[in-house]
Amino acid sequence: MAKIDRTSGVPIYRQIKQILVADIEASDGAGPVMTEEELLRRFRVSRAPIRQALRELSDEGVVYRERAKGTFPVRRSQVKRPSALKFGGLISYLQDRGLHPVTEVAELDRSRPPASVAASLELAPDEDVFTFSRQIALEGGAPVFWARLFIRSPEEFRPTAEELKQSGSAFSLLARDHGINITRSEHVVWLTGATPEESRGLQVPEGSPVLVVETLGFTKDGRPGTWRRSAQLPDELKLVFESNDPLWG
Amino acid sequence: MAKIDRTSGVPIYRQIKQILVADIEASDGAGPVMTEEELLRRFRVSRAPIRQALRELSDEGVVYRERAKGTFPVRRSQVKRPSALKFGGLISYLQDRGLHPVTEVAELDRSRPPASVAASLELAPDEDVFTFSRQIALEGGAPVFWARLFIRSPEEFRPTAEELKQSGSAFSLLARDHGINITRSEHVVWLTGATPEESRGLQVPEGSPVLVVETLGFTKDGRPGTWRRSAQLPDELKLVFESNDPLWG
DNA sequence: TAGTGGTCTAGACCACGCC
DNA sequence: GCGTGGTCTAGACCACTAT
Repeated sequence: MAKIDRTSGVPIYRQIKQILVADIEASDGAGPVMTEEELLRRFRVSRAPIRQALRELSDEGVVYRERAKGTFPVRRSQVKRPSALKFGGLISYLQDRGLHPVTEVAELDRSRPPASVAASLELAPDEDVFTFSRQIALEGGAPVFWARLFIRSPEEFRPTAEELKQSGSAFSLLARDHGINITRSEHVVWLTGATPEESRGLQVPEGSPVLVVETLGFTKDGRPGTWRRSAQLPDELKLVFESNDPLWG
Repeated sequence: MAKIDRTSGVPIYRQIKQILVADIEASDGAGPVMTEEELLRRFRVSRAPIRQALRELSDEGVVYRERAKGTFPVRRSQVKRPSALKFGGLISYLQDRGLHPVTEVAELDRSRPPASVAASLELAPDEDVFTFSRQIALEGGAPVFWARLFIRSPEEFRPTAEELKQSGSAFSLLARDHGINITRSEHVVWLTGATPEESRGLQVPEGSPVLVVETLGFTKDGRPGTWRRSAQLPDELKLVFESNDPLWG
């Protein structure tokens, strides 16, 4: 597959992206310098799909482009970059380390959340939300992770504990049943003492040091859709994320 | 400024972006639906700059686009979204809260880092790096933040403590003097006990719970350029970041 | 001066969502 | 059907970098 198929229905720029990624992976190390001119001749297409392919590869961090110089592959380490830990990802993360995590969901309800949460979710005065808690524990051992979620959703959204456990995600149910997707989220991370609720969920004394992550999730139109607060024990789990900011220090 | 100036040298799509952002902010709330067709007529330009403007606004999360529907403004809360805390940002963050942080840099050196760091930075066997530590304390009070940095850099890069304090950032010096920029970074966050070094820097007992952030910074070509580990005390500081992943849980 | 990516024009056809 | 954004063509001129 180093040729463009114009009958496949797959956009040309996607085919080009795929070919270029394969090229870069094959070259392995001192990658090729590409120019638009060269790619125009090679694929015999106009400049638009070439530029769209290169722009997307640049956005994805596969290549970088410098005006008047060229387009160069970004050197990547061999190690897989883990993205931010998800609930689902959390379980496979633990499994990959030979552990046997067990997840439990409880306290399912539709109700009015605490005022601070209602404010964050910009709820109408009479609006209620779906809420539940999720605990992740090592098999036969102590819990390592506990979270409470509030999900703004239609009245009919009332999944069962079994559905939540099986799907691994309330949000995938929300997307499947109501076409509501969370596309962006804001996370605040800090170190503090476990609340009473968290101390019960994690089976540690109240005030024990826990890593707290508060996440507000937004739908594509920018409305807040979910609020989540998770707490985890020291050393058990690491949170990984990436940024494209210039670095300071 | 609601007209395109073709003589200004500012690209048309940038002028369009600016106008559209102003439109959205002015509309405040139930924002306008834009279509490419309408913008073509309004600005009397071809489709390329229109699409580039809308694509960038979409990437920036200002609008979202739906095929066959239109382009809609993303509703934003009034609250400022703090981006990931930077060292420089950390100081203004504390100042904004009426505190008076003092930053100290120490232990400046060019040397060979520990093996694990050398491996992360993919150093040559004989390569050394610039290293130093930075402490942030409240005025007359205890430190709240301590970090150690290792910066891959030319032999000549040997800033003084004063330069580091004044610029607020070793990376801005590296960019200014050697044109080396950190464009992407990977962060790992977890809760653990303070190392001996950190316990001295933070003036707490060894093993006290601290929030640790390990950051690896990369240059545009994908080579690791900096390694940083910071530790901070409970409740003092919060780390904020944003992601565009679909949310799980 | 030659070659690069950045920007723009003026068209065209298509897939998809809504009515 | 009709209007939307998605994709593509075939040109053009420019700013910037390296030589």
